[in-house]
Formats: sequence, structure tokens, C-alpha cells
Amino acid sequence: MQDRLQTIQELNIFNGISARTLNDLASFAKIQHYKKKDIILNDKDVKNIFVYILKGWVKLFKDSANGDEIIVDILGDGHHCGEQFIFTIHNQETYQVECISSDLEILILPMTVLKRQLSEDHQLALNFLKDTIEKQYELTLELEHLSIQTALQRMGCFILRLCEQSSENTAHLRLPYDKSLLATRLGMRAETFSRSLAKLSKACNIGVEGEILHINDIKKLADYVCQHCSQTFPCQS
Amino acid sequence: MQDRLQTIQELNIFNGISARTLNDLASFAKIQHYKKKDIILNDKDVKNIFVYILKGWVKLFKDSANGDEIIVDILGDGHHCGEQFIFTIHNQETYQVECISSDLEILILPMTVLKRQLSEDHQLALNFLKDTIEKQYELTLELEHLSIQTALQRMGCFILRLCEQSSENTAHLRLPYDKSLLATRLGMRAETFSRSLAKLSKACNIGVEGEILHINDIKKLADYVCQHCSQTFPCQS
DNA sequence: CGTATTATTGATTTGTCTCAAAAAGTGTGG
DNA sequence: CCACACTTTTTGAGACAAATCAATAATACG
Repeated sequence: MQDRLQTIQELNIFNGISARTLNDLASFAKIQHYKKKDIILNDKDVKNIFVYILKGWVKLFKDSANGDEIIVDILGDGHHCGEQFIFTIHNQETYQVECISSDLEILILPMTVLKRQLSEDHQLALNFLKDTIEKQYELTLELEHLSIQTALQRMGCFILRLCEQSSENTAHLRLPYDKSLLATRLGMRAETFSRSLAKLSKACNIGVEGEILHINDIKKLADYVCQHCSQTFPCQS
Repeated sequence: MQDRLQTIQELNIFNGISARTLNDLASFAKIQHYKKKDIILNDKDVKNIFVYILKGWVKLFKDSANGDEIIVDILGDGHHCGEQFIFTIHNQETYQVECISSDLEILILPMTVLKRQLSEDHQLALNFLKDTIEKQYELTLELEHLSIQTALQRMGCFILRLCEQSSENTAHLRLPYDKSLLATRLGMRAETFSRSLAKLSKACNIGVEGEILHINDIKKLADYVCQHCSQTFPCQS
């Protein structure tokens, strides 16, 4: 309980929330661990549980009319899902939540508790509003990228954003999850992803060793990628 | 003043809001009219004004690094913009707002007033939260469509959603705004739009007279369009 | 170590964009 | 009301990006 309270009060979304509310939330919250390929929530449970990612990655997915799997979203540290079900929205589609990293740590909260606290705690509602608006902004940017950038540029843009913490002109990083999933995430086939990465690494001096990338000239990459975007590096999603 | 109050209290987003808050909002609100091509807000003003569309259409746009115009969003009746600027968000991009219909009617509200009321009125915050979550859902669906549907399907899907109020298997409707803009909105070139409409009208028995469409067999259209989607008609955005 | 999974490469097809030009539609002033 | 200019839409031909299908290579895993 004490550790859960400790965890909760450090989360962005609960910033500035009263001890009273935090205590109530913490008393119903649980911290859970999963491994790759675990289904965390099926399409029914997802409506009743709020999930906050403490560490690792999950994918939200559903099935299309013709049987293919559709990736709704991929969430990492500090992101959450379930807020879609706080209110009853006409024709709301559900999804399943699956762990895609080897060591996932999440915090879960019954939707009933979250709903109650949201209706009672004004600051909590404002925090959720801010968070949702930020999410909306990210989605808008993604939509923009998908409609005006090529596969190559989207990929470069993604890599570039992974570089942002770097203060130098070089960066060494690990792709956050499987290449095939990342491909889908970026709106392309795995084959296209593979070819694009090869092309990009050649054009922008990037060393590729499996899932490890050595970006030797961030500026060069930025030049290559950012022309068609409304933003210029560093742009931060 | 009385008519503004009347207008405001009927809007979805102000549903269930106390008379006190409504009065304050109404006293600062203005109703304005515009005609096609008027710039309603430039990229600076947009941060300080909340806009609610009462009747007509607007486009939100910005310029890309290489000079092209990027359509951020297109909003119609009951939609609004400016909520992105309620909170200070890192690296937030702005945009301009332009009227794209011949008889636009909007309600505008200084951001300062909206911010103040949001921080004071819990129900208002909840209403905005619900609205933003709905918007997030729509964006997610759009993203899905853009990455898995062809131009032809996106177009059919769009037309299908325009048909939804129809209780019969036929519908007669007018495209809500210019074809070239609609094309951009659907993530394709005007030329592709034109060709797709021709192909779709042939395949699904749709009569085209300029911007007027006669959908003679909605089911046929739905069959043609919905296979790759996670939703099935009627799906409602 | 062998099997299953994931990633890469190759050849081909499909979808969409690009550029150019023609056609249709809109608006203006004489 | 017509002639003219301007805008928007349509059509055509060609180039290009990405998907698809198929096969091989690399990697992870029990």
C-alpha cells in the first residue's frame, strides 16, 4: 500500500492531487508485471480497468472485418489506456491489450474508482483533460506524418525522436520493440521497413546492428527527414 | 446577451452547466459570421480564442517547412478549436483558422474566460474531458483508416458516414466542402479523388452531379468499403 | 542443436503522385 | 446576358513508392 501510494504520487497524471484522493486511488490500485505476449486485458475487461504503464511497452489491438490485426496504439512509459471508457460514448470500439516487452510493469486501477474520483476531484479532472489534449496533439501530428511523409521519412522521424535526449550530434539507441511491430506502427509493411532502414542507414550514416542503431550524424538525419514536416527538429512528440 | 445565453446553453459542450457559469461565459462570448476564404484567426490569435462552430465549416492549417499548406483539421457544426491551448504544452504548434463555407456562424470566447471557468467549474472540466476523449477516438479511427484503407475505401467510408441519417437504402447528399479540400482531408491528391469518385460511382451505383451525390444502394457501398475496417457500417465517427 | 520466429532480399504488381493539358464551373464588368 | 478571366475539376501518360508474394537469411528459444 505504502509503495503503491509512493508510486502513484510520482506519476505525471496525478501531479498536484490531494493526499486524500491519492490515498483512495492507492488503496484500489495494483502493480502488476507481465512478460512478452501476455494478454493483459481482453476486449471486455478493457472497459473496466485503467492501465498506466510504469515501465515497458504494450500494444492495443483489435481485429478487422477481414481478420487482420489492427494496431490501435502502442504505449510506453508514462502512457495509459482505459480513459476512453470513462464516459459512455456512442458506438465505442474496444480493443485488447498485450505486453510486447520482456519486463512490463503496470499500475492498474478499477474504472469505477477512477470514475468516482474524477467526479469528485476537480484537479484530477483537469489533469486528465491536459493529458488527453496532449494525446490529441500527438495523434494529430501522427496523422499529418502519415499523410504527407514517405515511409522513409516517417522512419527517420521516429528515429530522430528517439535521439532527442542526446546533447551531441551522435546517438546510440535500441529500437523500443520488434521491427515488424514498429513497421505497422509507422504505417508500413515489415518489408518496406527493412528496405527503408537499409536505405536510411546508407544515406545518413547510421550503423545498424540488429535492434541497435548508431546514429553518427543527427543533423544529417534531420536534414534528410524534416523538409516535409510542419515541425523542425528538435520537434518532440 | 440573452440570445447568446440561449445559444450557449443549447450546446453539447455546455450541457448540464450551472446558470452561473453559463452567464459568465455568455457575457464574454460573441457570435460572428464569416464568408468563404476569410481568415478567422491567424497563428497568434488562435492561442487566445476558443471557437465553437455553430453552422458551417472551417479549416485549420499551417505551413510545412517546404512551403506547402498542411491541413491540421476540418471542423463542422458542433466542433470547436482552441482547447489545445487551455494548457501550456511543450512545443505546441499553432495554426490558422479559415472559413471554407459560404455562411459560417461561430461562437467565440476569450481563452482567459474559458480557462478561468474550467478551473472553477468541475462539470465544465468533465464536459471538456468527455469531448476531448471523443475527439481522440475519432482521430484514432482516422489514423486507422489512413494506414489500412486505400484512397477508394477512405472515400467510400466518408460518403457512407454522410449517409448515416438515412433510414432507407438510398441517400441524396451534397459534399460538405470543396472536392480538392476533401481530397486533402482524406489524405489524397485532387486527381486521385476525382478518379476514385468516378470508379466508386460506377462500382456502387452512385450518381454524381457536381457536388451532389445520389447513393442508390447504400448496402452495396458498405459491402464495397467496410471489409478492411475494424468497424462495420453503420459505424458513425 | 534443431525448430520456430523474425528479418531481409528479390521480382512483380498495384496504388498513388506528378506533371501537363483540357474541360467544366464561377464570377465580374461591360 | 454575354465575353472574359479565373478557379476548380477531370483526364491522360508516365514515374515512383509501397504492397504483395515468394524465398532465403538471421536470430531467438527450448
